[in-house]
Amino acid sequence: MPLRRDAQRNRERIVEAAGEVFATRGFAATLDDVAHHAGVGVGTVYRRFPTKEELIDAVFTDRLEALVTLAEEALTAPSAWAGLTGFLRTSARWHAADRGLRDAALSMGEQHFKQAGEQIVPLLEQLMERAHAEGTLRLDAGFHDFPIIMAMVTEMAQHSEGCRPGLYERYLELVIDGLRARPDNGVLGAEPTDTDVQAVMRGCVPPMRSSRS
Amino acid sequence: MPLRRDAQRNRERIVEAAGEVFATRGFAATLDDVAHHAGVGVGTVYRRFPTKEELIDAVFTDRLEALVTLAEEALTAPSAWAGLTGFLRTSARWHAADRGLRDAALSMGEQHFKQAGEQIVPLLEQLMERAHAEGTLRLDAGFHDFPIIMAMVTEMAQHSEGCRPGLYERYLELVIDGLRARPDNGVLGAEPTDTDVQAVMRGCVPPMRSSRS
DNA sequence: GAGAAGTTGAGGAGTTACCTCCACTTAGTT
DNA sequence: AACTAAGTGGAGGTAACTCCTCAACTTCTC
Repeated sequence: MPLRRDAQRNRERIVEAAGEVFATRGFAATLDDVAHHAGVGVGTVYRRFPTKEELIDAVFTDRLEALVTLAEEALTAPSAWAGLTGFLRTSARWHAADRGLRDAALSMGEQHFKQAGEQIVPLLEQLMERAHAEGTLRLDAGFHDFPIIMAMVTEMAQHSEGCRPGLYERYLELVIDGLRARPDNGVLGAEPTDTDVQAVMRGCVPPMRSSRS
Repeated sequence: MPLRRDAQRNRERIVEAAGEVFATRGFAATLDDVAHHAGVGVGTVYRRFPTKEELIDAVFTDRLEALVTLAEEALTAPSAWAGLTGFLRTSARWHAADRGLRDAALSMGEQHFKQAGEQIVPLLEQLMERAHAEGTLRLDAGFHDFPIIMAMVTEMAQHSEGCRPGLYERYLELVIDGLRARPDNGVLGAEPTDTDVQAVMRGCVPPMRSSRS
């Protein structure tokens, strides 16, 4: 049976409010926060979204797909380097403006966002591989560095957007210049493994207090 | 009146335990934690160190001075670049191994650690200036970027040391390569101001729950 | 207008941290 | 050995958060 009309309207309000609240507080925001911001009672939120995960899914599934689309578009850029750095810049901008999106992206290894994760991985691999072939990306930087670099730069962004929006770009550019292949670069140590990356990503997202059992 | 002998011994135990507990949990560690780890009652800790700040001072004043000494030594390196990067590498290593030291360093703008802060600032300014003069450090990277880069890299270290010690070095090297002066580097935006840096640093340290009034 | 569907928000329950207090123990003195 | 001032321990009070429920109430829909 479909939702009653007023209930449907409330549901939409909740999702919209959740987007805004998560954007500023990330996954650490509480459902009570969302309810207040949406102008509904907490009970309503819990009735519609029994767990925070379900609400997060409703809010971020689309936004993660946009990230996948962005990666697809990056593959059509005039050069692999332009595609790679463009993707870094745009996704960093999105993450800086929406902490919830950042948390969602860092959760792409987890169950609920597995789909987007599995879609984006081969795209990024291609992006890096082409840049290697092109000779613009240093050979000792690999696909696995991607999420960690993003996590690092956008973490900084979380702390600086409040006082000086866009400051993070400075450090992103620094890292991008460090990624360029050059004869006299230092040598990077061992690349992180898949497991390492997962662990680091997980560590960057606020721990979800599990539902009451 | 001097402390009774047993009290003195306990005090030392507490400071030592605090060093270990802060090293793993940072300033977020509680005095209860420290007491347990030291094998004394919480009351003893509160009697000797009424506020967490006092305990932190007792533990980290020396270690921050070591950081100042490190900066002094960096000025005697064979080249400004070697001094600068050496200081970055060593202090990052220290911060990665001791989260409390990281928190202390990021608090150097605050009241209690002002002294170390005021000592280290001119040293770092010199270090950067010489590297600029030497032509090795890109001119659009300045002294104010230093704490932010450190915060960024060591934040990452906090999340990776547990699963893959030393992984952070990879990203530090990336940033260092990005700092090198090169004709074809991108252009960095406006340098952060003193206030920005202070705000970012403050944001990177766990909020101290204020003492009961 | 009947009844199903939906809403509300105060408040119980759990968690974590801070810090005090006082009965008890111990070091040092006479 | 007895005394006393100094020191200790840790249970438990206070407070701040968050999670989530439920019973009285409101609103839709037919």
